[in-house]
Amino acid sequence: MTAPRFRIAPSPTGFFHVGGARTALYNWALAKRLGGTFVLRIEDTDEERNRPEWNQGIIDALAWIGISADDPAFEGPYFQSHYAAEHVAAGVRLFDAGHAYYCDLTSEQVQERSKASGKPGYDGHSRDRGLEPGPGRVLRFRVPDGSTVVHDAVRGEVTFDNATIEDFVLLRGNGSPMFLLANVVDDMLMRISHVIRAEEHLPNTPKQQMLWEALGHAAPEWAHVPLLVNEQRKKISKRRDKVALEQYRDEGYLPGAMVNYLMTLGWAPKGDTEIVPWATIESEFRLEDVTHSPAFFDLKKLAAFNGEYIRAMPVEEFSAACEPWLAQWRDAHPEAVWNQEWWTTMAALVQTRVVTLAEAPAMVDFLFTPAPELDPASVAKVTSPQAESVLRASAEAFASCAWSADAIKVAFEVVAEAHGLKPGKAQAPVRVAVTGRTVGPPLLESMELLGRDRILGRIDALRERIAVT
RNA sequence: GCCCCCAUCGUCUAGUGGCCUAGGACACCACCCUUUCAAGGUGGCGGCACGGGUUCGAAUCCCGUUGGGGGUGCCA
Repeated sequence: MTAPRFRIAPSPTGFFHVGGARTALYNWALAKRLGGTFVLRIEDTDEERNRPEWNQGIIDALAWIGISADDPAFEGPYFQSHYAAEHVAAGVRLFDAGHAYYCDLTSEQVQERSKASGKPGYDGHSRDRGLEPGPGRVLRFRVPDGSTVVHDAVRGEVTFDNATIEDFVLLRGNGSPMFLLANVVDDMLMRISHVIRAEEHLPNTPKQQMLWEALGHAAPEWAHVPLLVNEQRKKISKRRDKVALEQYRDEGYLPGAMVNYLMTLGWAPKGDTEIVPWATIESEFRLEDVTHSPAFFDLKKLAAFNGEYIRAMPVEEFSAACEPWLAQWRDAHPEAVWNQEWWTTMAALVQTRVVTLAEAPAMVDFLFTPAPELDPASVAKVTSPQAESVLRASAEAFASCAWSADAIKVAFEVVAEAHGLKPGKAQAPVRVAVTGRTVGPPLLESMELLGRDRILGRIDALRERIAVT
């Protein structure tokens, strides 16, 4: 048996769809494990959506999820537009062999005839009219009688009655090839042995299989994997859903988490945990084990996976991984004074509290800005005589205590006891004064870093704010 | 309308005729831990769409119903 050849055939749209990413991953896992080839073919023949600059975006998106163009198993990219002559030639061959015929009806006329007869689709009007090629004439495939059985690796046998399939168009009136033809001819040219794609293509499959056979080849192995859907159970689309892989990347999702999560949609690794390394996925993934029903693309679960992956990182790695987002924050806050050591100290505390890397700056911003941005709701929570009293007592205690997290803790305990509060409660007003919010990373460590003077200044500032309110 | 696919906790799934009193994960709830919030630990809630068969025995096989979804272009 020759090595299998897989492929993905995205069109350049300016972003890479997460559903396409999952399909790519399925193909990639199999190509790698079976010693096969993963072919990238960019279907750039739709003139309305075709920008050369989008091509690099596809390569980059694939690289991000671990499908590297430098890997020996990777082949391409090929561009569908480069094979237009072959597509047309195949159409002509089909015509010469009697598998296709020309028709001079416009699409409007086809519609009218359909409406008049009450039957959907094209009625085969020109099947036996013996028309020669000419301007405005489309080439249609002569769908044979009988039925077409598609052998699908995930769904088993699917039978289509050919009577329900109209004589579809191969070449447009202007002579250009249609998707169905181009797609099949390309797959033949590239010797694709396995076509793994989304379920939406299943209805196309009998047509493509007939094309393969009419062109004198055995059809490839088909596999139609379930769709990714939103909470309304509709397939996720650019219009209503967040589908761009690049967007998740920019929001600080880790590629490992995204890949792992995507692979659990429609499939599951053996055992009781879904969090598994790619090596496990690569060795265990089987098309036969893919689920048949659509899967909800759940952002909550993706976030949970991402949190797991973030926490699994060595802290140095986490710290470094945050850098792009920290740099972005610095650019947006020229007034801030960055202190790399402080960040390094805080990184471990931040790591267990973020779900995406993009959330990191907001966890530590108060350390670097001259004054914390006071969150109104948080300020409201600590606007009370008791809070004011706690702030005053704290300021007094901090003015004289030793300056370390431990000493600050003791000082807090004294203040808390004097007010009949639990230490955590007593911290709240000070936390708002120091960080601007009621929640955040552990306070004592932050206070130690900021130093006595800044802390006292911030407490004063909040006291004034509360008094004015 | 026609064609096709699908149906296990709210969600993602395990399960391929007896091991199922249906397992895990996310979410949710409670408790523990605790300097807020997290993280972590423990426990809980919660499901085989429905109706017929087949079988000694069905979540697993068959048929139907219902309910979802996809496809029906001179788009890809």
